[in-house]
Amino acid sequence: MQDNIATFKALGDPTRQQILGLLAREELTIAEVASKFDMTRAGVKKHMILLERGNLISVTPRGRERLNRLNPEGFRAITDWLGFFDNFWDEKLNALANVIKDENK
Amino acid sequence: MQDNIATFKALGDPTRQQILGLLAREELTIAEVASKFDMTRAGVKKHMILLERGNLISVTPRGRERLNRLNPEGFRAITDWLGFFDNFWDEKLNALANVIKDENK
DNA sequence: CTTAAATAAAACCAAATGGTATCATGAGTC
DNA sequence: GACTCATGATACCATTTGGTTTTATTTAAG
Repeated sequence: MQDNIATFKALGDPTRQQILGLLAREELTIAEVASKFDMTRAGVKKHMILLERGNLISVTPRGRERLNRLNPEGFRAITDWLGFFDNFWDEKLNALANVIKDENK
Repeated sequence: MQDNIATFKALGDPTRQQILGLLAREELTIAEVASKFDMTRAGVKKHMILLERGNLISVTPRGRERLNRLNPEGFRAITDWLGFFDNFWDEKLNALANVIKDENK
């Protein structure tokens, strides 16, 4: 799906970044996540949907509850995207180095 | 400022990602950027403001026009943020490796 | 100095977002 | 079967966003 737009969009919100921080320590149900915020379960749920849409979390049912955990896919999508620009900075630095070399020769 | 929220928010839009792609090849004025899109200059300008707010571009005046170029700061902000989770994946993989080792001993 | 070009700034509009409260559903427990 | 409990789904509200058009403001060129 390579929809890194949805991934970046999901990361552009402080609440969702905090949720990811929580899930980095342990898998949690929606109710457990909601208990850490001053927000309704329904409100948290909507954030979870956006995180899921960005492939930043995945959900697996366990009985009547659902466990949310981090999903590497979304993280990899933005790492990949960044790679393109890392390339760019390298070229810029090389170009700069060449200019300096030319000036000194 | 470390407002990576503004940076992620700026990246969560396809038009703005395309603008960054253009600026990776050459510095451009707003009018030049706008000429590549089916959009008003004013519309492009608003995107540029969001990109600037996320430290993804920087603007320097040259006569009556303004040159827009990529700014490494925003890119570094999200690379840094990703670092935390890279750490997380490493730990997960180590934990998994240990489980496998225990099962085989 | 007048005029044109590039940008900035403001008012406005439709659509998406972050949140709420309310109702429906599905799994465990008695 | 009846009853909770965790979740899902929906309708609704205020604010932000992506875009337009229109109106300044600054700089270059005659």
